[in-house]
Amino acid sequence: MSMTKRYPTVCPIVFSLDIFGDKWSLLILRDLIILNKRHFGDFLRSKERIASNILTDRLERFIQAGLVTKTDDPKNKSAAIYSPTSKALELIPVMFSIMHWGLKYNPDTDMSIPVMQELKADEKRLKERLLSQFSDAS
Amino acid sequence: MSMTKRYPTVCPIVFSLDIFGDKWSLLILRDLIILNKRHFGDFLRSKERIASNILTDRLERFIQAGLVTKTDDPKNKSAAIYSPTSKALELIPVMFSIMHWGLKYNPDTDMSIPVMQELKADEKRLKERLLSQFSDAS
DNA sequence: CCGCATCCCTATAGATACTG
DNA sequence: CAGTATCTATAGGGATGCGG
Repeated sequence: MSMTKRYPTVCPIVFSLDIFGDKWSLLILRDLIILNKRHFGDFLRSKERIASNILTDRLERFIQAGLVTKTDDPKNKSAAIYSPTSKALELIPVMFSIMHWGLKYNPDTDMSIPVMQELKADEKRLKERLLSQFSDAS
Repeated sequence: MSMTKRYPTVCPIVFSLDIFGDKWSLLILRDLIILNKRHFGDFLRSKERIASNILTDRLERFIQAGLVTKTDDPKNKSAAIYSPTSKALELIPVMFSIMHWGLKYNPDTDMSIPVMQELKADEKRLKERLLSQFSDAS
């Protein structure tokens, strides 16, 4: 999508899509929140093979939008840690609803992925598990 | 976004975003499902001012993906009616979750819009009302 | 006039190669 | 590891066309 914003808008859908309504944003949020990735290289190596300049752009946009914080990795001098904020975690229902729809209509969905099993079995429990990963974060 | 598909994918999010993960698709679905629009010109005249070539493209993609059907308007010889299928209606939870998030963070949301009131007051009732609009459709 | 599609052109999303 | 630089494909804005 063109990443140009349509602000200000009275429509909450337009507002939301201007932040994450493109081909890559929700996949980065998936990696951040569901797959618990934290480093630039982790996102780069996702199956979908996001380009590094796009990744840089989206992470910066997320920081500006208050969805992500960037901190130094204490374990690695030259490494940054990208973490989701509560504003990003509140997109879990969006991701879950999209996953439910995709699960239903994508014949290639890999149901052997543990998260898929959890989503079908007990969505609320999965949500709690995901959120608990961040309760100890700053 | 680039509208090139990443099929086949084992991820339900990737699958879904390849269908509606761009700047315009969910807005057209909003118009179809929530605002009950049916004609090409109605979509064109939405506040967001979608270009006619983009609209043509997305409607065709939706038809191919089984989200929309195109029929003749009995009341107007040279007019088509675009209607959502059940596969599209099952995206109501996706739209609602996005609206909830947008409502929370968009200071410019127009809460005087009746649908916004309904969403906050009783989401299930709103969903039932929307679905009832289509129960008499083919 | 209206409804829907197509054309043209430019801005930019994004793939690939390269760098501190 | 975490970006930049370069280049190309294309998304999409605006005008045009065409039948009713």
